[in-house]
Amino acid sequence: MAQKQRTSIKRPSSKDVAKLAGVSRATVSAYLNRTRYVSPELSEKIEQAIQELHYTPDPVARALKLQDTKTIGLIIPVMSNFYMPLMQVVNEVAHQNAYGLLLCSSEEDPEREREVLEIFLAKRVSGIMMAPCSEKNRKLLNDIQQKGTPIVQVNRKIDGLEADSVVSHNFKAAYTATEHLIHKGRKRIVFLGYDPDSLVNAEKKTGYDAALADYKIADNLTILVKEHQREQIRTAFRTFLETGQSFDGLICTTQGKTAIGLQLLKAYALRIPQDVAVIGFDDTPWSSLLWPPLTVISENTYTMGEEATKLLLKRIENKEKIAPQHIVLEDELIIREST
Amino acid sequence: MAQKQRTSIKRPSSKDVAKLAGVSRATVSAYLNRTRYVSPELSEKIEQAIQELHYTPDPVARALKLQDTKTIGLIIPVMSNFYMPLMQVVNEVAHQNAYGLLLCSSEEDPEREREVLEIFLAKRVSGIMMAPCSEKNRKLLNDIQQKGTPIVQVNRKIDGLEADSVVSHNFKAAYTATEHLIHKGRKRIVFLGYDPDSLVNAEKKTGYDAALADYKIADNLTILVKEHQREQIRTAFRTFLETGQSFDGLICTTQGKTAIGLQLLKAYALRIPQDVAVIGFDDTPWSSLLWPPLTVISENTYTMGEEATKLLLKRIENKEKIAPQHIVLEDELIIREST
DNA sequence: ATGAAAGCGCTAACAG
DNA sequence: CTGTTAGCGCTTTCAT
Repeated sequence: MAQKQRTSIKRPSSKDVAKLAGVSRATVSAYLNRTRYVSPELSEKIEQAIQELHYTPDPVARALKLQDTKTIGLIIPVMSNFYMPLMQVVNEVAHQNAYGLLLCSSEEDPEREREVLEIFLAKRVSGIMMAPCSEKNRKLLNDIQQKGTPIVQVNRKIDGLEADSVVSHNFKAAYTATEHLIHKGRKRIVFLGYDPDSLVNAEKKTGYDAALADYKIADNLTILVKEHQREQIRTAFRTFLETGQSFDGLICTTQGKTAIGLQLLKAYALRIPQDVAVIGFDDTPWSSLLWPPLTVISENTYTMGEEATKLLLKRIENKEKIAPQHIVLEDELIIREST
Repeated sequence: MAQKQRTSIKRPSSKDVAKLAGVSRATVSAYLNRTRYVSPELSEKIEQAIQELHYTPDPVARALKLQDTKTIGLIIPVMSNFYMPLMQVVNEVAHQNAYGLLLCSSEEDPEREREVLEIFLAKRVSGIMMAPCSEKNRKLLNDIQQKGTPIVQVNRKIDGLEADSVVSHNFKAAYTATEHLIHKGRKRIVFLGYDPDSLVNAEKKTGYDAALADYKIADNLTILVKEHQREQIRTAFRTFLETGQSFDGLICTTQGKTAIGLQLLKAYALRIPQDVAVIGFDDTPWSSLLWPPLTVISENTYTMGEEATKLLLKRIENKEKIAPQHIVLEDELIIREST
């Protein structure tokens, strides 16, 4: 009764093929998976039967037997445009290699992340690609790998975790951004905004701090805010603006923050770059069309995803354990007129 | 050997639970699914056993038996930011209702769309949400529904197909856009760009044509181009610009085209809106930050996804067939300084 | 009210 | 070389 109501004839099984071809199901399986020799004559017959019945192996049954669904599970912390290029490649490469793509966001919540991991595991994904939202699931991730499901971290990584990772050099990127502003003569640079719980963001913050220190700038104007809460970012920055503290530089660490930052600057009639020079993270098609055209740190999310997917697929196919690889991509400073 | 290498003890099955609780697997199943009465005493014992073993039912096995994976399959024509809000809701609502999300893009290719549909079907998704890329798979889609897998179309719909749909009123939107430009005194309005194979795009084109006709404007400046080819759009528009045809209005039918259109206008030193008034589709956080701030038709993709997901879930749960629902959302004209 | 047993469609030992 | 059989973990008649 819970069985799905299917009006038509149900799909053929390997049994049907076997019967029609006059062989055993084992041989059909062998033929399909090239798992042992099958004589040309039988192969021929089987092939015909398959064609005739329009047979396709049932992936669910196969999954039950093999404990693997040929699916890669992708966990991103939040559904934002930033991850689109990533999803694009993962989807494409996965599809090309006959893998499916199971997607879920953790909403920056470690508890939910754990839940999703467990669901993915239960669903027998072949491997997991994820941008971890904290260090909290370190142990779980380790266990998962140990038990044989490869994990590759992308964009964010948990320090010391024995799992592949491909990330941007966030420290350097933020350092470069800050330095660039300093070179432009800015001394009161605000960092919008710092989320101590976020892995990438913390790195960026460190880069910012380091640059400030290296150039002997004492004023550390860090605006603290939970990264993923749109309205909270707005409020935090507005609050800062209301205090009337003077500043002449602004670093926005994500696309979302950049948009909000620019909107508020505009609302407060602050001129860019005369009053405040601004630099954002992530280059988008809009960056050069803004007024003024925005200086950015461009992260190559596409390449990130590409490397990560290749790595993951390699892990899935070659079960032998080799030391985790850690790829770090350099970001690019694109100077436009906002600084 | 193909079996996954799992160093640790394998996960407990309902059999283990049954044994530990001193009952039969049937009872365990009954307890879990509330599918028949189970005495409080046994329930108690079973619950304890479950806790003790950390048992979770195996979704794959369940899927094999039930022919359903509690997963919704999402097919989008292309991985673009436009679909992000959609994915956001689908993911969220699906997750809340304990459904997984399987994602794949059709790359605007009907053949690939067919392939993906077949894969999803084989994988026993509970339902399919899709933005069809052409009318080509009409028959297949019909069959799929007939056989019991609900489909809801989103953003794009195949005319006359017996499947739910929730889309924007593209005709009206384009009409409004064109009319707005006309009211601004523009007479030579270019439509960038027309892809006859694209379902939405064709509707937009019709709206544009209709407005032109209603206002007795003879010059139909339609730039033909395959919608999803980034470089082709650029080339097509550049070619148009090179011809030196005069024009004073520009309608860009997608985010991507808007970005490219603006970039080229800038490159050709055409002033907005003095030389040419431009209106784009889709409001983004950047729209108001561009120079000049961009007039747009804002489509509420989020709501679209929300309605679609609700509809799909309803179809999945209530197996009785009711007539397909067709929801059409009104778009909003947001006037800024580019027109 | 519960248990025993069959079966979803597949693969992989084990025989022959 | 190929067939027979068991079993992956679950649900569901059918019996009791």
